[in-house]
Amino acid sequence: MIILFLDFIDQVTSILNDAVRSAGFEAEDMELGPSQHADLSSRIAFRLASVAKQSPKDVAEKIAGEIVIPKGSFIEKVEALGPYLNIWASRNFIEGTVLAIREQKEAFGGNFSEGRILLEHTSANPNGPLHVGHIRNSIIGDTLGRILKRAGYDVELHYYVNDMGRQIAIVSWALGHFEFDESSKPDHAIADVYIKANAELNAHPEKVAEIDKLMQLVEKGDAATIETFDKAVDLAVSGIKETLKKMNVAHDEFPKESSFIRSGDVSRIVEEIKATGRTEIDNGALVVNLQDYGFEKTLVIQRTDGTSLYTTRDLAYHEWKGERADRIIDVFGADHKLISGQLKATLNAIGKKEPEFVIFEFVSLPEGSMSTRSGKFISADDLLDQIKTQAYEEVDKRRPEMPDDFKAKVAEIVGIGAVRYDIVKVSPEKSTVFDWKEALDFEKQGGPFIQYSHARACSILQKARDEGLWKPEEPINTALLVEGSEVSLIKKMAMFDNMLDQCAKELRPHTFAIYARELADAFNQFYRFVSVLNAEDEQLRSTRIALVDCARMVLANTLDTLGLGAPESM
RNA sequence: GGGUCCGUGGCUUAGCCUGGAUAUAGCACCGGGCUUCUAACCCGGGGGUCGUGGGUUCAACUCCCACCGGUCCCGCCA
Repeated sequence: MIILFLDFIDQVTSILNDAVRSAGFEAEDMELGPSQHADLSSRIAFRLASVAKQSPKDVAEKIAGEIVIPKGSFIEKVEALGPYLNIWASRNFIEGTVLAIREQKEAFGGNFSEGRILLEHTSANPNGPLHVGHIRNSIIGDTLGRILKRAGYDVELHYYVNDMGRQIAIVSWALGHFEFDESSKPDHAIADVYIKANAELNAHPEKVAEIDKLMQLVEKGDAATIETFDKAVDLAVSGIKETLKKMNVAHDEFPKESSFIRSGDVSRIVEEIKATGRTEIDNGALVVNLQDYGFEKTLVIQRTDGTSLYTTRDLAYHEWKGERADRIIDVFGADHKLISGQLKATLNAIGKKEPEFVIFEFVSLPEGSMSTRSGKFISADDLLDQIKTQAYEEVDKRRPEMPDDFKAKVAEIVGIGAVRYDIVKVSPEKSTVFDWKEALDFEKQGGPFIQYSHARACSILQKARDEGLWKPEEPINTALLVEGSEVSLIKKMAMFDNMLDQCAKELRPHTFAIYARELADAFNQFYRFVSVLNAEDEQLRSTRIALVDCARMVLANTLDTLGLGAPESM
């Protein structure tokens, strides 16, 4: 298997290591990093300088003087510039990248990791439709899943369904008290009665007892109550699934909270926690002491009436997940920060596998935070509808001559792409405020920008095919690819594996979004500066066509990794 | 009150974990480019006390402390 950039880094590390030793120094880490001045740069001279009592500049020069580059290396040269050691890739690397892409096609740059990962994301309560805050979870989670899969992991995606919490009891109660609008999308109709029920409970607090009663019945396994809960949950989940599908988000499983009660896992895990001697009864409730983990307050795992809480069921769920996977990853909103820490600590206390968390900050509205209960939210369906309408106008403006079904299809792909890209490109620790104007703006360099460069590549290839200029069986001469924009494009493509690796390790999908934009940028510059079909001679033309085909594949892989469609024309 | 995350040109934003070379892009603004592979594009320009004040360091957007502003959380909700 050829893994280009990771190989390049390995070679640089090894060559640098030898040179450092030959120069009489000692170091573990070569302190490599990206640079605007070279393909890779090392800051190791700074570190060695203080130990060796020499100036960083002298150290860098001494190391550079000891560099030995073997024949056929991916490295062209290593140069000391002041205290820095700058490294450039060789023609061998550049041409090897093109050949590797041609050979491996869609598999290029992936499949270098292994292991089983269980990734949970979205898991919104089935008390209404997904709103623009929930889909930040979905998009981060789905993109992460795609990154991990492509990196080679065996990934199972879960949507954990809360089918027995207080909210669901309210929904179930609401279905018996308010009319359910059969004509609406079911998740929206559920939200409708849920909002009404909450208003009703606020106005008549004495009715809250009816909700408590329902929760106790469900926990005890009362068949009739369970059936009404299930009905409510299934309605909401069916609507949510439809929305997720529109966004190219798919889960493998939808495990339900109640299954962990019924299997007895919840009561068993409560006993396990009790056995640690950390529990006590506080005002009738069973609490766990996690002070030694840095949590001042205790964690309630059983109510006074003996029923379990979300956390209790989540403990059982995570225990189960830990038995099925090497790594457990959960994508949670910032409101779960404390509880997830407590969950992890408790699992540690009973010797279970601990999850890793990807936490993202909240999306709010200009007027304040969103709330399903009070009906203050913008649904994902609304956003997707509007973006599609807007995208249609944009296509119509640019390709007025095309048939309607073309415009509609492109509008769909571009609209979803714009939404997904906009959300995933922002680092998760940034809280955001939803803004319609911003969301519907197609002028900025977002998802459609990347899709456009893919369409441009396809367009060249289509024309080459139509005019009989593309002969895939003909040998190409990669030595001819020497234009600056060609080399930049190839180097960007070579980075694919490195980006995937880095994002998979750090669980930060937004950096992949940045890479995608840079790759599209590199292609657009190539497109502008280098003539493909009108190249000076036939061999150069065939070689450039091959390069465009490589770019097309890497762009398509990149778009797919982000969950964006790759239109051949737009 | 305790904790948490954020604060980078008019707006949005990368870099911060793992300190080092002129702080990354986009939008908006100004100027240029379609008889040649889709101008949802490309090229150039102006615009930044990296919230404030200390500290550590040869070196701080990056690490530490304090403060200011905003987010989220703080036992029987999820």
